[in-house]
Amino acid sequence: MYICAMFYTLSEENYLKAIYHLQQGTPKGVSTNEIAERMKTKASSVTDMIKKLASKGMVDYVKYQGASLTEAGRLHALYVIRKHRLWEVFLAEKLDFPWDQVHDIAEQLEHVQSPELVRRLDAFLGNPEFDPHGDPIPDADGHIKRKSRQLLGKCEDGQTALCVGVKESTSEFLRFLDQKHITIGTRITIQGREPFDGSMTISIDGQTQYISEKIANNIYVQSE
Amino acid sequence: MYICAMFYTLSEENYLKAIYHLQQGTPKGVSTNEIAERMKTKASSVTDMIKKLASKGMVDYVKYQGASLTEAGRLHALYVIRKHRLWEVFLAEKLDFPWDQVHDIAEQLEHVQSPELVRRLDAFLGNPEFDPHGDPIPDADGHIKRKSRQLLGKCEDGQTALCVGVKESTSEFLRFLDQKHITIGTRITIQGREPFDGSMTISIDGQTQYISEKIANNIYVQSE
DNA sequence: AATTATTTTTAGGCAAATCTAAAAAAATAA
DNA sequence: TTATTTTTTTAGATTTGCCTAAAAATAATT
Repeated sequence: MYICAMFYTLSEENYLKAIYHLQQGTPKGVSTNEIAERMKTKASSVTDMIKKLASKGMVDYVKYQGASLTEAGRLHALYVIRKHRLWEVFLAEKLDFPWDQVHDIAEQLEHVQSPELVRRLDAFLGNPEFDPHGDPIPDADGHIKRKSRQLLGKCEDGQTALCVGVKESTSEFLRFLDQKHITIGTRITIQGREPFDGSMTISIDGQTQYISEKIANNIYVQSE
Repeated sequence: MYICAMFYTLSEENYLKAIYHLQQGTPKGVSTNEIAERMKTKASSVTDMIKKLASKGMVDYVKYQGASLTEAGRLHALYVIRKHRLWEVFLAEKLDFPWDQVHDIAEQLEHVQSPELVRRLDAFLGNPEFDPHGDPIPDADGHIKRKSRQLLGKCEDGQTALCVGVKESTSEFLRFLDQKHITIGTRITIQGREPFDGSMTISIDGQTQYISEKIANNIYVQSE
């Protein structure tokens, strides 16, 4: 449960989110520079903010050793991510926004403060489990349901798999996928692979397509 | 049309809105103190902000003579009000929020920057003309459709009228109205009035109720 | 191990939006 | 008209989040 009665600024919330995402997959603390790069700010600003968050008990911080979220910080980050992804679903499903446009607007909406709004929005959307990019939506208690999925690039030749998400979700990449008619739910069959550059030949609805290794390594699929 | 490509801070937008509302009904400029009271801030802060808005061409300002919106300022104020009221409709009609809770949340949502979002939200809601308190929603060009309406307190005895809005829209007042089963669309018949304190006897669905003059002067009706 | 390079932190400043206290202008009253 | 009160503005300070430049700590090389 997100029990924090505390008040968070927009900036604090964005830092918590950034640290959360950077921390995924590493048990260690996140470095100042990593955060600075993700937040498009300077390392000195990051040091300032980390100290502030540490004093509020949101991160553990030891000088020169980076920061890592405390349980309170992790829960609040998940809460912001929950709001972000719920708004993305709203924008895509109710307002028919294309999936490459929902992120930036959700980036603003996620900071609206009203627990009741989140509850009602969640119910209005039918308690969705995934956002328009296939990322899981943390539930009201901060639990994430992780789908077992793998990168298209890691699949075997001849395999048929269902697109369930994207790794990279920049507007450019998503619009490229639109062009190739690849989206969440698309059934993809791997026909073969070029050993030289790792590019793949795939087929979608019987149509043959060629995609680079980089593309394949940014598409999550579930084998059928 | 809201053509402003300029960037407005949250604070600037709130000042524009405040000046817009205070300017209603008076052709003159709005005084520094009036703004300070409405914004719950100090007069010196208002002076600073007015100067800033004047330098951006949003208000006309002459020292010691208050401020008034320029056409650009008026249009932007109307745009913020449009967003506010559209979000209120969303909260009330789609998320089933009670009408006394929509204002505070809309106060946050109104600052989200995305013209496309406003367009789509408007369409999603079916291009509503009034918000949950009966206030008109400016259209995409900043035009307001004003309903002819009058205060319940100004009606004649024996008249039957339809509640179409509220003047005051604080949570307290709205919850009081809920208790009396008065809401937008309620048919009210004025049975009589107490000369001593101006309180009224009214009937709703055959049920007799007593309301004070102050209450009656905060309910807008349309005679049938 | 000593030197070089990189990362992180400190120190000092800036802009936005606010505040208090004092000065100036305008409005009101005697 | 002069004195008093109120309103408005200025001046100077504060907080948040950011910046640059320099110092300190850590990591990488030779």
